[in-house]
Amino acid sequence: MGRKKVELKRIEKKICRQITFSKRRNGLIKKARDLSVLCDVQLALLVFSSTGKLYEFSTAGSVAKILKRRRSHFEEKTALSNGANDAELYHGKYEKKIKSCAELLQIIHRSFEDSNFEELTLSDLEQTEMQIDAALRHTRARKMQLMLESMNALHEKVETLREENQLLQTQVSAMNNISFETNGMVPGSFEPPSGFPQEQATLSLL
Amino acid sequence: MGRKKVELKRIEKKICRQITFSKRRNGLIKKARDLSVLCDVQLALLVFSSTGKLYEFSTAGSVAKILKRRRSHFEEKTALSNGANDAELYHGKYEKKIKSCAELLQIIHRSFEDSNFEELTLSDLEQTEMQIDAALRHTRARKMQLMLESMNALHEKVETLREENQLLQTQVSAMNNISFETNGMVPGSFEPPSGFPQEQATLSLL
DNA sequence: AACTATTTATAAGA
DNA sequence: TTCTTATAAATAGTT
Repeated sequence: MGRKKVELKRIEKKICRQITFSKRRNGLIKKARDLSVLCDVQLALLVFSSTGKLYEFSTAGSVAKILKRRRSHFEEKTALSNGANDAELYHGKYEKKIKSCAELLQIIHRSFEDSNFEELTLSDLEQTEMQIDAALRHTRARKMQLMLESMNALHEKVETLREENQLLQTQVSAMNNISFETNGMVPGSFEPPSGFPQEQATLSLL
Repeated sequence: MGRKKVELKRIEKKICRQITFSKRRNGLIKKARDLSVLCDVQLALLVFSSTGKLYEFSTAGSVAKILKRRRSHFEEKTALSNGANDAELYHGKYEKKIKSCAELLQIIHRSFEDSNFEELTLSDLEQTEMQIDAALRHTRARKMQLMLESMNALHEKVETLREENQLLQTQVSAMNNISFETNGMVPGSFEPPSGFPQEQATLSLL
């Protein structure tokens, strides 16, 4: 639509290209605005010029609003497609998926190996994040469980040893007493130092 | 550009509106593509129809790429204005800020109490997230430290008790032997021991 | 979806 | 940049 038909290829002359860009950019924005008004739609237009300058247009007050709506749009879609609500997501759905350590590491590995993060959608990444987060919680929970089990075992062992100890000490005391009664009187030599009960008390404080 | 000029206002008849939307949407996308080719620019177009359907177009392979470029574009701008780099943010800047538990809780509390999350900027929230994350790591690290200390203490106690036990057992054995030598023959029960010297030596090891 | 009278956008020139 | 204008392109109403 001009004095002559233009070929659909990059305009080589920089000046001409810039002039055309300016004109057509305005035209595009006008058409976008018309579409928005006539058809009652919301839209956003983002243009990066060849010099890196950003031109934005939106009929929703701000481009951010459209982008936010886009995000909710995809969230809604994924919510509908997998039928899971937040509660389900946090109550084991992902935990159940992760069966073994190997499986878990595979998931993580895949996430990074593909190195096509750029092409993943927001919701893909959201899901990956949740899976990794679930794995992290799972690992942490298992770690805690093992530590607590280990501590309980240690406490039990301490209790057992203490009881055994007490039994032995009672035995030793009893032996000394009998020895004393039998021999009537024994010079200091090696005597069941009466300090045994005391010692016993102190040891049990450990 | 049609049989008659149209008023720039919402088309009331639903059918007409939908037809016009379809035609003009395609027209807009064609113009966007032409602009992209002729002027060597990258662009994205997002349209939400009045029925909530999303139509996207991008000349960069995916809308995501344009959105990513947009993000870098703004990051570049803010990076130039605040002068802080990533390294600074991650190397203790936030950790240093958190001195006490009380301070930490205050930070968290403030974050939620204000309940004006809506009005906070992205970078405010980024900072809050980092602070909370740092606090979480700090708390977790301290928890681990305390648990490990507790386990070490338990291990030591077990060792001590074991040694003591062994000592007492030796003592009991010794007493039984002496009793045997002295009294000729005594039924197993508990006998006046004489392994005292031995016992004394062993006890001093504690 | 195709047609076509008309409007609209714009290329080239000033 | 802005205006002009010949011409290409888009599209409203119709079939």
